[in-house]
Amino acid sequence: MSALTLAPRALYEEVAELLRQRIFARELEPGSWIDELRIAEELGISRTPLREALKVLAAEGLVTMKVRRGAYVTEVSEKDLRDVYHLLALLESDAARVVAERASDEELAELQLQHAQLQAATGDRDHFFEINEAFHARLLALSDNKWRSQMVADLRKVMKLNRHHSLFKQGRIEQSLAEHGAVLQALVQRQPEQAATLMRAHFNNGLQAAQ
Amino acid sequence: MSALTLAPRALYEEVAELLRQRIFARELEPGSWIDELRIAEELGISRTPLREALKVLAAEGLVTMKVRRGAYVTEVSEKDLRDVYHLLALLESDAARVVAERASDEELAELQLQHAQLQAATGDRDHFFEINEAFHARLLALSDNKWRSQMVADLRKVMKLNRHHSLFKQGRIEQSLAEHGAVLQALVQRQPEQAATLMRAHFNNGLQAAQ
DNA sequence: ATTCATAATTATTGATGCAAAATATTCTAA
DNA sequence: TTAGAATATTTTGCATCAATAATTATGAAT
Repeated sequence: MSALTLAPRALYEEVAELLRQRIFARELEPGSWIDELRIAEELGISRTPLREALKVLAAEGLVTMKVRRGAYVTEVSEKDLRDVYHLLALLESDAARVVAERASDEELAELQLQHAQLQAATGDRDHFFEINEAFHARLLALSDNKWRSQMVADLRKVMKLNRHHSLFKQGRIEQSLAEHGAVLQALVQRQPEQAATLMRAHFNNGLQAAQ
Repeated sequence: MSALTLAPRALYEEVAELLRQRIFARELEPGSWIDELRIAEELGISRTPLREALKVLAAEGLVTMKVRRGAYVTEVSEKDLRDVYHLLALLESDAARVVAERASDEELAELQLQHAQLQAATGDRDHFFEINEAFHARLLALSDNKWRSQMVADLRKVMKLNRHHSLFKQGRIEQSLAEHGAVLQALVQRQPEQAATLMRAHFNNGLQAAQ
C-alpha cells in the first residue's frame, strides 16, 4: 500500500489496525485466544510491536488481557450491546443537539450532501454502511468535542464486534435512511431538542433491529 | 503495599499506575517530554514494560505519543476542560437517572451512608476529595453499565490533569456537598429527571468554579 | 557573519533471548 | 481403570541488544 509510505505510522499502529480488521471480519472470533507467536510469524514481525498493539486494542475494548494468559478477543453479550447502544444514543443525540445549535449553514449543507449520497447508496449494503458511518462521523466532528468523538469511535468498534449488526437486517436500510432524513430536517430547521430526540430514536430502533 | 502481592498485576500495569500518580502530582508536567531511559533506570526496570504502560496511558488520554518523538504528558486546554465537563455532566446525569429508576432501596441507603461520610469530611480537603470520588464511583457502579464507568473514569483522569481543579477553590466544598445532598434526595424520592437535572447542575457549577 | 550541509550524538523503535509461570502430558500407585 | 503427582512443553513477561530516524552541533563557503 502506498499510503503507508506517505503517512508513516509506527509499526504497532499498523498492526493494531490490521488486527481490528481481522476482528471485525471474524477471522479472529470473539472469545478466542490471540496467539502472539503465530501472528508475529505470520506478519514477519517480532512480538514487541504486536504486544503494544494488543494493549492499544485492550484500551479500546476490542481485546481483553488476562494476566499470564495473554490476549482474548472481547465477547460482547446482549447486555453489553444494549449498554453500548444506550451510550451511543446519549452521546450522539447530544452531538445532534449541539450541531443544531452551533453548526454553520455551510456545514449543515455539507451534511445534506452526505445524506443525498446515502440515499443513492441504498442498493449497495456495504457502500451504504460506509457512507452511513461517514455521516455520523461528520456530525460528531461538527459537534466539536474530540473527547466525545474518541469515545463514540471506541463504542462503535465494540458495537461492530457483535454479530447481530442492525444494518444487516432486511428492511433496516430503508428505515435507517428515513430516520437520518428526519434528524437532518431537525438540524436544518435549527430544532436542537427535536434533533436529539430523533437521534435517540434512531439508535433505539437500531438496537431493536439488532436483537 | 501489601495489595500488590495479593493481587498480582503485570509490571506494565504497576508502572502505568505509578506514572498516573506522578502526572497527577505534577511531578511530570503537562507538555513535558517523558524520558523513557531516565524513568526506566529510576525504577530499575527495562524500557519494554515502561513503553507498554505509556501506550495504556496514551489510550486513556493522559499522555500523547508522537511518532519518533516519544511520549508527552497531555496538555489540557480550557476548551478541553469545558468539553470534558460537558461529557461528564451528560454521562453522570444519565447514570443518576438510571439509578433513580432501578437501584434497590438497600443500594440507595448505601449511597446515603457515603453522603454522611462526605458531610463529616468537609474539614479535610484531601479526604473530602477522596470520598467525593468514591460517591461518584459508587453511583456509576449502581447504574450498571461498565462501558460508561470506564469512560467516566478516563474523563475524570483528564479532568484531574488540569491545574484549575474545582474542589481546590475556596467555598466550593460546601456548595458541592449541598449539591450532592440535593441529588441524593432526588434519588431516594425516585425522581429520575430531577436527579439528572441536579447532577447536570452539579457539574456545570464545578466547571464554573474551575475557571 | 550567516546560512547550508554534513557529521555526530541521542532517543525511539523493533528484534532477539531468557526466565518464570501456567497448562498439558505422562507415569505411577491404589 | 482412575486419580494424583511429577515432568515436560508451551507461552507470557521482562531484559538486552541492534538499527533507524531525528535533532543538534560543527565546519565550510558565500
